[in-house]
Amino acid sequence: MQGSATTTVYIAEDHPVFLDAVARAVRARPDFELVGTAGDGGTAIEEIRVVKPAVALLDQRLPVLDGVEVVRAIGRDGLATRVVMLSADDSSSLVYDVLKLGVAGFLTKAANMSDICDAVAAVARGETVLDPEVQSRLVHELRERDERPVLTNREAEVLRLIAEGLSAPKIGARLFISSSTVKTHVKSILEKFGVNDRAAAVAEAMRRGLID
Amino acid sequence: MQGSATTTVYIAEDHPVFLDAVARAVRARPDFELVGTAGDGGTAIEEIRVVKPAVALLDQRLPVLDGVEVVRAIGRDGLATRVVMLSADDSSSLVYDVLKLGVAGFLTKAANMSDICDAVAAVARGETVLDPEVQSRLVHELRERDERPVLTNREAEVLRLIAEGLSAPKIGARLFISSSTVKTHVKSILEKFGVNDRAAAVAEAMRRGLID
DNA sequence: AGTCCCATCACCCATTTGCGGGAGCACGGC
DNA sequence: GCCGTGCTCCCGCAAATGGGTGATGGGACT
Repeated sequence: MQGSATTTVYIAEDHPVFLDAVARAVRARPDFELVGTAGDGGTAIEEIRVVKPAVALLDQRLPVLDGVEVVRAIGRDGLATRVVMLSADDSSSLVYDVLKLGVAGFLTKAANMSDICDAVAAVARGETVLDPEVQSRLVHELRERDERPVLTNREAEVLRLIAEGLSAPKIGARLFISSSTVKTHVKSILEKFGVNDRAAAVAEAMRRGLID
Repeated sequence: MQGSATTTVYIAEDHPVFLDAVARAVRARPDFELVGTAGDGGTAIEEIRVVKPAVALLDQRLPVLDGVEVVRAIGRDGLATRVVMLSADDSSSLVYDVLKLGVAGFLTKAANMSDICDAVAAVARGETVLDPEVQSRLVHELRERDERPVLTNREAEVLRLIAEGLSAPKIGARLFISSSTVKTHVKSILEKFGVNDRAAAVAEAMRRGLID
């Protein structure tokens, strides 16, 4: 840990212009110390391991190693570095997954400089910062997650039969529906679980306790 | 059923000398009645079907019909005859299979006459007798059966990747082997688990705690 | 020296999967 | 009344699966 006066900051960002701007802003703050920058995730995690910054400002999408992967690596290594993630596109349902990994801040690139700096400072103090837009997206996701029983009754039935090793036609025969319909249900299941395979779906289902 | 006083015994043994010696010992016991002998399995099962002895003393290896086959035939016919099997060679993992068929006694030919007669008497009383050597071999077999990690290292690796939703080609790429080989491993896994489907294999693996 | 198991690879072939669509019907809430 | 959601069904197509058979080399155990 550094003294309470200065917060060491590391930045990983593949857009040179953006990187430069942020770096400049960080350097301008008397209470921050920029200890390194990188244009890709691979370099980032290597250097972070060495310099152990208090806060890492990571772009979500990075060459070589994804921002998410960098966060994962930081967690694996047990580093004390806290992460603020920058997301360009308000992409998908990644927020939830990233927060599970322990990210302390999540901003979109719609944020301006002072927002970013404030976030870094807040995170350094131990707070968690979520971009308002991100936050609303999160509550939306969370509500979806446990409000809806994830799978419909029919899907759950199909899933159970899949785990028993039945093919689509067999499942159809068992449930008195056509195999086309079974395939539709399977499609929904795969989509909802974010997998692309019956086997992976079964694994996920058992982890979630939906089977067994 | 005969009276409780005498136990009817049938002997099938292809070594004339051994047969003669055992027959003599059985005849010498007042509580036994020798109701027939045979030098091959075919004759043995035919006669056993007719005379219905209380106990059949069978050599494991017999001409025409194997001792094991004779036991199987006795079981198929629903005869009450209880079997004591004599094994010359401490052969393979036959003990387990034979016991599954309902053999009541299993001795090696290292047993002496009184051992054999005691075994016959015990079996007639409804007990089960295992030669100490046979018994140790059995526990060895049993231990092997569930101590052996069911799956080989390679198979376990493949299985884990299957649970992650990877296809055979992808798994091959990950493990630096051809997809043909992956398919072979998958085939082994399905066979060992008694399923016919990757999805079912994953379910089974998670139930057994091999994954997760 | 012979046998068994493991890992590797190949080829064929019918069936199944996964993915891309599109489409109708019923129910319930805003 | 409209919209979302669940359940049902269809077509087509490239890719993967599962089953069968067969072969080779390296270790281990006997």
